[in-house]
Amino acid sequence: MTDAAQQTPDLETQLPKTYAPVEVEARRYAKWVADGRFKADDDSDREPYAIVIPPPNVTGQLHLGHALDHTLIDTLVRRERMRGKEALFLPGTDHAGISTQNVVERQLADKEGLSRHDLGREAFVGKVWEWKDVYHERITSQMKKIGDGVDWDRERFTLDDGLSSAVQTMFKRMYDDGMIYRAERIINWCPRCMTALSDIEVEHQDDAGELVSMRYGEGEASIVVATTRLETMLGDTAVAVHPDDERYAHLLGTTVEVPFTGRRIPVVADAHVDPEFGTGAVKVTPAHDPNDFAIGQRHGLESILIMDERGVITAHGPFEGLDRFEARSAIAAALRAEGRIVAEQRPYMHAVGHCERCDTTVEPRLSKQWFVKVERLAKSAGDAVRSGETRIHPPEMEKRFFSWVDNLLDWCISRQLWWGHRIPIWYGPNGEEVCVGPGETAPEGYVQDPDVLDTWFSSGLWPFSTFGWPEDTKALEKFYPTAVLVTGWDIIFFWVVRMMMFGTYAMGRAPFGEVFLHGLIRDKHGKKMSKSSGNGIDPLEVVDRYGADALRFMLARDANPGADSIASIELAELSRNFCNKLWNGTRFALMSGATVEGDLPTDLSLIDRWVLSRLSATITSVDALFEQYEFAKAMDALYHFAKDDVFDWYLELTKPVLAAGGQRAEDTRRVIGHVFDQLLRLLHPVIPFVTEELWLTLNGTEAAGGSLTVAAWPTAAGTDAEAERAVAALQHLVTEVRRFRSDQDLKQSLPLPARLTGLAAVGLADEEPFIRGLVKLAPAGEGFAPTADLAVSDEVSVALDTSGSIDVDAERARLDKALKAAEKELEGAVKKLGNEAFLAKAPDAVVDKIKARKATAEADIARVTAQLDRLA
RNA sequence: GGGUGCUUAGCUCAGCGGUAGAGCACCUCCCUUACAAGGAGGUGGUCACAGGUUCGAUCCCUGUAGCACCCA
Repeated sequence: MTDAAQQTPDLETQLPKTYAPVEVEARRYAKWVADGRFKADDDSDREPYAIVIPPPNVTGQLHLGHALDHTLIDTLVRRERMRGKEALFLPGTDHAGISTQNVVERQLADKEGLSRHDLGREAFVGKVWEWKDVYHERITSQMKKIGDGVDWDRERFTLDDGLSSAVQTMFKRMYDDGMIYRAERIINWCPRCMTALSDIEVEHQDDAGELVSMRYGEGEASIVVATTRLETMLGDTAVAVHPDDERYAHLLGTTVEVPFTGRRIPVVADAHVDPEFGTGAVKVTPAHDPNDFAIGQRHGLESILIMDERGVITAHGPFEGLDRFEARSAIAAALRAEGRIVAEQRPYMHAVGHCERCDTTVEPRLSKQWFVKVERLAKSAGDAVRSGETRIHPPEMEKRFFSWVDNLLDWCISRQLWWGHRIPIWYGPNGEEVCVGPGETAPEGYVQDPDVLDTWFSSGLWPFSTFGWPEDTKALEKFYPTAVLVTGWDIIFFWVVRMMMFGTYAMGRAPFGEVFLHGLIRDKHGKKMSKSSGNGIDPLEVVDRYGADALRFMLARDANPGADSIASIELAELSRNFCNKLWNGTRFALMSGATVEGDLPTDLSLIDRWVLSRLSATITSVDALFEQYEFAKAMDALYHFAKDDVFDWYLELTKPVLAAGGQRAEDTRRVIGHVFDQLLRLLHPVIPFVTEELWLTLNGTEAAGGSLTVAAWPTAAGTDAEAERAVAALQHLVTEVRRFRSDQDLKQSLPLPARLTGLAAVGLADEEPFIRGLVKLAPAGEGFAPTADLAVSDEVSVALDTSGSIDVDAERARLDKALKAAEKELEGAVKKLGNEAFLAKAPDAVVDKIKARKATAEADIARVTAQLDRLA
């Protein structure tokens, strides 16, 4: 149609009618990496902007939550790179001690029928490394597929030599500072994983258990206690009551016998016993319950372990060798036979701790383990937020942060595993203990502690160990502290707090200036997605079906700070449609001869002024929203600018201009080129693939090695209120005419003779021919007989000759509705303005607004009434 | 049991002192040479419930109900 279209006959082949993401994405990603687009330079003068990835489990797979996290990080980093920062998205994985060891042990058992003990420690760890390589390949290829623009040269793994050295250095420093100690405490023990767990690795869930009341002692000297873990009675070393509880005052100082053991235990008074709960008397098992342990400490009670590491009863007696749950029933039966069971409540719902990794019921157990003293560390982490050194977004999440940080207990860091950083403590033949730093060797004849450290000990160092700490590296100098940590709010405790504790301790500064907490992804029913419930959507499936851009746009578009979002595969389709729309819009622009060559024209048409104003407003708004991590709103602003302003209005408005040709058409081609150039830049951080493909075509810089990844981020040029007002009036007029045609069942394409009045009043004096062309209005020639009069606004009206009768009922129905709305509006305004209290107390601005509303309503009523009269 | 948050159009969510917004869905029309993965037009809500504060409450306060999550 246009000259330009003829100039580019190959466009159809260059840009097919439908966007096909799969081919484009693989090619683009490979090229970006080959061209070093994501590499960050330690030596550059540019302002640093670094985000370290929250390292996923190396043996895991990316789920939608990761995809969301990575999309948001990648969007931030890509935008900052375009803004001229030395931008870095640092990738890596963690070794996920327990879960990785579990995975490999299971594989070993299934495939070779071997346990890790059959292999021995060294061989087993070698096996795990082999597995790690396989899984690592999988997870990194997933990251590439969703478009993570990471600097692969800086990829780290928590068990790398460098990071291992960081862990050892940190351990030694803290050990020497007295921040790490070994002690006998009640810890969470998983009898299946056969290791200690930290508090956050235990998940509490309501289980249907039983509450059994049993009687200790006989007659006057008897006392009834209730328990959900009857088997622990074998380890009871006291019965405790509240000191003020008169019911039991006479028993204090006496002893009762523990059945089956012959052991006599005292009745003690302890203020921590709740007299309201149950009978007010509790059994005390110091070796298997944290509260009981505390009571035991206060009263100098013996602690008796009654189970082994697998949860099998070891106490001598008839129950020896039974599993803890078998023992529970067996003991109940035996006590029942002795007439000691006073009451049984079943089911009794109560929270039971489960191993986060294998779901086994956790057994509290007295055990000698290594701990980190957290008081001081937690305080500095809290102080970093209190002082504003680290800001949390959204601020409401601070509460969650503080409630955790201010109530932290010492952290059990030793794990009875083989996969991980081995504790650098060596024991001498005479009970000596030395902590060995990197490069040091333990004295002859010493043996190393067999345990390894909690994975989070190494992950906590991530924001600086990945930059080479403890070496004084240029990378550390350049990028620490990092710009922001981005993660889900459920990870505050795992990630944020631990990194902040270690960062403030080792570096003297918090590891990030900001923390942005996004929500979790849930399924249609609001359930958290998880492997076990099988409701997860595989992000890679979304990528295969709709493309990575669609996946990313879907996720970013729903990302309101701190709020969870619902995902379903259908939502990805909508995002895919948007990408396709962008593809076709740009394709049309190119076919129309859009160009980015030369300066922008200075003598602009109204619609060009308008679109540039909209562009500017969009840039301003998007910038402000990104600064606040308001991804959903930023995406909304971009979506509306693209779809409404550019595609639905601007491109349509330019069609007659281009068709008319001449200088105006040339100038408009330049403006179209500019608008698309800027739009593609604005969308690039979130949908990098399709925008790069289109932008390179638009700019024709592919051959010259150009890339949108390093193109400058747009800046706002200022808005044009006059043009915005005039085009808004134009849009209103056009919509009214279309609406009329639709209501009247008249084809939009059928020309109607019309008379337009009042255009000058809204700045559209020169645009009448243009408007007539747009909505197919023919001149009001000889014999013009208007059958309808559309009052578009106070100023503008359109008289139409439909050459015949019109559907009066349809028009009347519409006008009645408009009249009713206006009357309701007027009524409300009049009522307010008649209220003296309102006039006296409301701010002037509000009163003026209501007055204006009243005037508008009155004008609307007059106009609509007049139209109704004319209809009659 | 303690705590936090949520309840706004059919669905997913914004708004948060001046009488309601978006996307999708839905209804009508249209295969108009950028796009049917599309276009044009349109319908739709006593803002969970009950009190209170205020000239005015979806928005603030109290209580109730339901849901979610965290901690014991």
